[in-house]
Amino acid sequence: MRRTNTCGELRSGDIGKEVCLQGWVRFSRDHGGVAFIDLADRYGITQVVFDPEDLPEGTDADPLSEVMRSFTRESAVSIEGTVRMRVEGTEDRRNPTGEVEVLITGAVLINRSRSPPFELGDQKEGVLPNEDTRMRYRYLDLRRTDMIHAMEMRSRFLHLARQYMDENRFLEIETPILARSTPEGARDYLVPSRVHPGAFYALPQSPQLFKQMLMIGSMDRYYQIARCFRDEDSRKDRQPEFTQIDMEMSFVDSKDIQDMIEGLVAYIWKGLYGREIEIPFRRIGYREAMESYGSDKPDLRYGLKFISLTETVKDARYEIFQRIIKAGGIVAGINLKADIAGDRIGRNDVDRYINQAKKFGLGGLTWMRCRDGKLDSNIAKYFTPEILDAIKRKMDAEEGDLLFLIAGPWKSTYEGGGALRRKLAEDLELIPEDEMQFLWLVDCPMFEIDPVSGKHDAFHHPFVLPENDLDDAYVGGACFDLCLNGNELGSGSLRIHDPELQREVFRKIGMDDERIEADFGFFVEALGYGAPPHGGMALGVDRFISILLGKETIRDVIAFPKNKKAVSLLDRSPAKVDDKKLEELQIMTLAAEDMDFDDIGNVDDN
RNA sequence: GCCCUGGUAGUGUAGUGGCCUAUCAUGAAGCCCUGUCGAGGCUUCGACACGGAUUCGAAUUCCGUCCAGGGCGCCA
Repeated sequence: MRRTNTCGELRSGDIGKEVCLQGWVRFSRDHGGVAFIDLADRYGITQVVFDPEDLPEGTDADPLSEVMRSFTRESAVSIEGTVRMRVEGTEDRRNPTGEVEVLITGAVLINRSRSPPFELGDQKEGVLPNEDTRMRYRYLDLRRTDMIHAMEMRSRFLHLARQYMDENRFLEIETPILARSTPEGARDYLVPSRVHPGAFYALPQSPQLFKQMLMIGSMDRYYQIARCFRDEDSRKDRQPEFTQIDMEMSFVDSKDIQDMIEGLVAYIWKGLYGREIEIPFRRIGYREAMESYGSDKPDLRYGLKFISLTETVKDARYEIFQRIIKAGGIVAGINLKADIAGDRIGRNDVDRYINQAKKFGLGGLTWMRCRDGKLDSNIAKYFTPEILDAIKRKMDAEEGDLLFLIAGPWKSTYEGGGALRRKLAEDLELIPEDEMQFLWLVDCPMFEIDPVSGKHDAFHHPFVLPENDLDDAYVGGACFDLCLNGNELGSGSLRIHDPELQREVFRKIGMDDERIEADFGFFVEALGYGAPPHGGMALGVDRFISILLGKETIRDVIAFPKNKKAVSLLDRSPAKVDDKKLEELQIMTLAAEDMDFDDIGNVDDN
């Protein structure tokens, strides 16, 4: 028997056709005489019917029903039969194949399935098994239409990306997976060399240096669907290995790159949804993003903007604010308007947020409520009526509005405020789930300077082109992040193409010449051979698709993800290797001899 | 490394000190049933993550461990 159709194809136009379907038994319903099988594959579900009173000539009912009885759920089976209309009134309008059914004339059990560990039908949300169970049996989890849809969307997404990049004369070039470990940044996954005992390759955190050297190598436009590896702790949007659309262009400025990426997003959008998306995306400077939204990847789907009150309250006799402002800190407020929030947050809720303030990294949280045209608060007595009035005007506070005030050092306070803002939006259900708000975060600093030690760190990475003299008090970097709904989708920049400037930036972040030479000598040398001005970007594919599909976690758009502890519950990796292999690599581990490697990824039984 | 939440039959759950020989659904096994579609009916099977403590008595309280998820740190 050869498959003639998929389980999602047959329609009323196929009536009378002899077909062979192969797939998995999703549900079966035996009525004692007539019996049904829902046969499923990636493409859909087709109803197969066994009808003892309507068998084609020459078909023997007994062996056929015998075989069908052996069809356990999720077994792989092959059936032959005739397409016919369903009995009038029994059509299933929810299913595209629901008008027809296949009257079975032959059946083969290809491969019997054990009783599956969880239900595979289209369930309502919330009745999925625990994620660890899904992961242990991911191949079954993948049979769910939801996962099939995610994999299809991911495939189409990547295909569209390739098409667009190809149409824009980018070359798809593969860069090494085995490369040199670099000192800065995330922890590397290391791969020992057998040929050179004691030496290691590293799996790339990104193809950064290679793509820059491709530009030096005149490739002009490069892209790659690149797998990247970072040995850092996972989050719902971070996995040890993840996928990026990595690209780089020569002889361009920031806008050229942003235009290209906007074109890519619009192209993919059109391809996936058949709709145009509004470009260009809004641009927000780093400082404004931090001071308005408390985030360098602000979610623009809701308001709750912070407004600076530092100037307004600087003369108030409120000692805490005084001290903070004198120390160079800020005071800012957020207005929860009466209609959306102010009325819904009572005194107890306010106390709850105050108690949570520490968790957000805030020193504290102050509130004021607009009552009878005046601002009232437990600390109102420390403010003159004039200052209270000024706050009211600045915050545009109207009757019933609730103001939350935060104060402290610029960065930690705005970041804490951002966390508070997110929490408020969630609690008050202000986030429109189906909205997509893209934005470019621009005008970032080149360095992050530790306020205590004065130590410079690269804000993005040390290959970003500085926008002014490195000795200036403030140095900007020619970098830009693409954000979507409060998530960073990717980040790009113009790169340094002058070897001496590159050395200076390395020095600025605390590397001495010896170190520069050892770790990046080859790269700085490469810049010295006529490196073109260039820049590029990397877009996080997993994040992008998970947001498009409204998934809580990127694990839902990755076929075989790892869990929070970087363990694959399916193949139980990482795992111990034979002593012989370690010996060959001349590796000894310091891990305790008695460590039970079998415990890794071992969930209860077995 | 730290903080928070959770762990009850294969799966999803109820259960806040005795009403627990632990609820319900689904599943599995068996039987019945000729138009269902997550079919239906009947019967049976099957669980308190592990260790310790408190108590006359613990699924329930406490401590520790393990596992999972969310977050902080980390992720140039």
